[in-house]
Order: sequence, then structure tokens, then C-alpha cells
Amino acid sequence: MPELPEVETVARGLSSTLEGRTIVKVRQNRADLRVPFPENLPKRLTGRRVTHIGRRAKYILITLDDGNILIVHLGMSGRFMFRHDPSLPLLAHDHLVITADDGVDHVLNDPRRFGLVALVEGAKLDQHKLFAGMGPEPLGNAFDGPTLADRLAGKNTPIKAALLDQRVVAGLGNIYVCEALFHSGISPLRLARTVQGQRAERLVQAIRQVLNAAIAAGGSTLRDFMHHDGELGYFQHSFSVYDREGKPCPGCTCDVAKTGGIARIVQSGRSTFYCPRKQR
DNA sequence: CTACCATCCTGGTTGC
DNA sequence: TGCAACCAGGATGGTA
Repeated sequence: MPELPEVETVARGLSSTLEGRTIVKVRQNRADLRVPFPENLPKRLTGRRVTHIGRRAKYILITLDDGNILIVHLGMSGRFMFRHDPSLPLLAHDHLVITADDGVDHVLNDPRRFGLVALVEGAKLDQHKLFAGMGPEPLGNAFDGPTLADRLAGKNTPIKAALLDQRVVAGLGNIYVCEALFHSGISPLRLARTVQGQRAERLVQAIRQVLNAAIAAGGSTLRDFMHHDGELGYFQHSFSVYDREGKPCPGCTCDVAKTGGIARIVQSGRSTFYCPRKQR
């Protein structure tokens, strides 16, 4: 479920509670999520101090004082929340519990187990399989119109599919791709290679704007998503098209009874929501 | 290269 | 109310 804004929100929450703390206890309750947990993970984490919490694309990066980085991906249904009361029983799907030196438990819960946990040497992060070939951060300085236009050049695939490809730009998912395409007036069906020049520029601005607005709202809570402290995001109330099939798009004056309002189509197996009149 | 499909897994919602 | 089918924010690997 979590896309970049939700992961950023969780990472910020972790940063305020776990950064600077020493890990005193780790409980791992199963052998794997989408992939196996790292070998001897509890042993390798215990006694380490957390020096920094960051994010790359949809990955949470927890830097340790031995130079390793604990990587956490929340998949579709992952939550990473803290609990002050260690006497509370673990819930179903609580897979990893990291106890800090202030007695607070940081619990990774993931019912569908599409998430993953890895531990890599900090210096080799960019070369790691998960990050090699990954596209630019959409909120970073390196992401601009010409850069995106370059990465889309020659791609004979719908722009919707291209933006979901983490090698083109890293961190977008189904929701924010739909929203950004709407705000830039680009049809999700348009061939990626035709998004050049001003159109690419508009798309970059729309991506940045929608991601920043979503982060400011604490992300979007559709079903599972929660902040590190259990709070919910509220950006879902600001969706223009996502999950709004048949409804009017913002500012639309046309008759929904005639136009059908926002359309839903399926592209590469995923729902796409858009306004066929405003997006070309 | 690209498009499409299935897969991993659980749980909430929908429809009969 | 019960139950089955369907759907979901991601990523990957296979096939045609």
C-alpha cells in the first residue's frame, strides 16, 4: 500500500523515536516475508546504535553505528509502529519487534508479507540489487523535465506503466501516478515517448506537487496505512481521480450523467482512474 | 524491447 | 447471515 509519501511519513516518525537510540532486543517471529530475513538478524542488530533514519524510493533506511543499513520495505500491507507497553501481546502478523534502550518496541506488522527486510553495508547501498538501476528521486534536485523526457524517450509503453517502473522514477505507485497524470492533463494511455518538452515539464511539476501535498497530509489511508504512532493520513480526501470512478473531477462543470465522470480502466493489471476529457 | 500474465499472501468488501 | 468471488497501495519473473 505505501507509496513514497506514506513511507516518508513512517520514516519521519521512526526518526523522531528511534534515531540515536541503541537497540537492546530484537524478536523475529518468522523466517521470511517476501524474501528470507537476513541471517542472524537479531544478533546483528542487538547492541547497535541507530545513527540515522532515511528513505530511498519506497524503502526505509535505518543506518547503524557499524556502517550497515537496515532496509525495510512495507510492501502492500506493511505497518511499522511503536508500542510503549511491552506487556501487550503481539498481534497477528507482528513479524519483527525492535526494542530500543528507552523500552519502546518498534513493531513491523505485515499481513500479506509482500514487504522485505535486508541488511547491507552502507558503502555498497547504491550497488545493492534493490537499488542498482533505480531511477531518480522524484523530489530530488536531479529530477526535472529534461531528465524525465530523456528517460521516457523511445518507450513504446503507456505513460501510466512507465511511471510505475521504478527504473524511470523511483517511489511512485498506482495512486500518485493517477493523481499526477490528472494534474498534468496527460492521458494514462498516451505513449511514454510522446511525453517530451513542456509536457514532461508539466508532469514533473505535477508529480512533485502531489507528492509534497500528500506528505504534508501524512500520506493516504485507504485501509491499512498508519503512521509510526498509529495516526492516520488524510490525503485520500484530496484525491482528484483515484478510486472516484463515475464521480465528477474537481472543477468539472460537465454533466456526469452524460459523460460518465471519472473513468476506470485496467492497465497492466492495475486500475487506472482518469478524466478522458481533461487528460490527453 | 514490450505487453501481458501469474505469483507471493491476507483480509475487507461486494454480490448472490 | 453466510459464503464465495473479487479486489487491493508492490515487485518480480516468465512467456509470447
